[in-house]
Amino acid sequence: MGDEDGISVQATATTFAVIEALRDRNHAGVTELASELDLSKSAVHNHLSTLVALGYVCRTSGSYQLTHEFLRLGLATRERNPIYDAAKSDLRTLAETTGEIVNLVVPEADHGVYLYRVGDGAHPIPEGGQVSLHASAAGKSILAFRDYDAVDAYVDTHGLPSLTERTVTDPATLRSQLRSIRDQRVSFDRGEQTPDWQCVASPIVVEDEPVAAISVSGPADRMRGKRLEEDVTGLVVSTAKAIELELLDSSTGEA
Amino acid sequence: MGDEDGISVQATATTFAVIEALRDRNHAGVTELASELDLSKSAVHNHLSTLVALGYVCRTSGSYQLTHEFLRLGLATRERNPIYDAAKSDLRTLAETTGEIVNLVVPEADHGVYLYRVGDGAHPIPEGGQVSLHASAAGKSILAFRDYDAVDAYVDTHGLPSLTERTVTDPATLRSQLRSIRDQRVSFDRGEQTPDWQCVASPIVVEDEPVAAISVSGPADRMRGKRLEEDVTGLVVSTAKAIELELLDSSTGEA
DNA sequence: AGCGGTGTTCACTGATGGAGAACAACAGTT
DNA sequence: AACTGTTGTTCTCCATCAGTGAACACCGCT
Repeated sequence: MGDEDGISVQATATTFAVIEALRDRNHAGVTELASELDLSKSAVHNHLSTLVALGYVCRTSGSYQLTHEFLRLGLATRERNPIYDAAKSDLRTLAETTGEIVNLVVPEADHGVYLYRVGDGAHPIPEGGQVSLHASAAGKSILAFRDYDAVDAYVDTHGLPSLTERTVTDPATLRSQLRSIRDQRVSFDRGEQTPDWQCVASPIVVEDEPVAAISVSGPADRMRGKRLEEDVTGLVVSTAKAIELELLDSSTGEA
Repeated sequence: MGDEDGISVQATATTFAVIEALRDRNHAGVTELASELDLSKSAVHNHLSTLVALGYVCRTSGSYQLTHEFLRLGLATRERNPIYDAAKSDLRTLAETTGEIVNLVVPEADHGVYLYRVGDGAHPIPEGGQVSLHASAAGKSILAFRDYDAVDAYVDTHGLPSLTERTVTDPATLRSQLRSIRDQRVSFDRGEQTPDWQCVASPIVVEDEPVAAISVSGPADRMRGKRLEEDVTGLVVSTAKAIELELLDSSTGEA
């Protein structure tokens, strides 16, 4: 039962608190974690030794760290989605041609996830990380292909929190952007999520459902003017279309 | 405290049983999991709703599945290891030149883990999966650079279980193989782990510690004779050496 | 050796996770 | 449109168990 936040198994919540703390600091000791998480040393010790027994944590040189069992879990969540296999090679060539970072974003419970990334250089959000649907090129191109009501519901529950001064915070403006994105199959992000970071994205739609979006992104000074608006844009849209077809082929061809 | 298997937090064990069941069947319902795991529906429900609240599971179309938070955790465990960045690009070119599957294997608590893989086609063990040190080319090349005592300890605790009829099960034979691997910096696997599957591997050693191994692997009919013994072998060894140097540069250069 | 700092163990107990049955919400069938 | 078999959800109650806090063991230091 517990409080009305849905967490009925407290122990599990603590376990994941430990896991996340371990992820954030790569490796840590019992006392360190105990003081960070406001738990007794023995509690932390119990959770850690359980995780060790299960194979999700291991001790190396006197310090605990997450094992690669999480890599196995994580890659499994990626590979169960057919879009991954369909998009992989196209994204690589897109990254080579543009020389920029290329992302594959999929929707998941009212946010987007960076499922796969190609290309060198830093990115404001790590691969596997989440992105809000209203404040990113990829997110908006997914939102654009959802029902009118679904967008309403999204705005109602989440609002349009501004992440930078350029984030779209007005519902009407968002609506009009979404309409044009739906027409053009392209969406842009000029610093709406991260200052000085720009994106071009195009959705992948199967049976009227937006199943993913691909995006090319880079620092503002490299993704400027004609290069952003035309050169890259064309490539992104055509690549998205190509992936869409590949996805259709693989689903019908193998049935 | 519970039995003497080290699991002191039962709830955490059940949670991960649920998680692993979800991974294995991609998505599932409450009753299905309950009967599979021999738990009451309410117990499973509690764990699932907790995981949902924590963001590690989500409901889609009436069925529960793992979210990509696990991808974030998993990729984090990969990226904390400097070998990953150092090896990535060299492995890609190696995969292109050979046309075969290329693996990066790192040691972790008495087994190896496929940390990264490049190349198309099926592989007996998934990326992120584990491999025993005595029955794989990569594993043996890691074992070869461990202390004499460490190898003893390994054999004592694990024995040399045979996975195929060609697995090395005799400690003396293993010793002699390890010696020559240490000299040549190459190890071979001709169906020792999976029937009709062959491998060439070379270790990456830093300060006398084997931190990883790279391997090229493929079905026996493609990795035969001179191609295996000479062409590929040379490339694997030189690539490993290159990665080793790159690793040294990055650690000294950035300090 | 002694000392600060670890990680580990121990017994106790109040909170809590789990069984089981009753309830609700569906989907498919006739 | 009612029915039926199934699934997910809620509920209550009790035994279990996770967590506290202190004592213990184990380092690496100087």
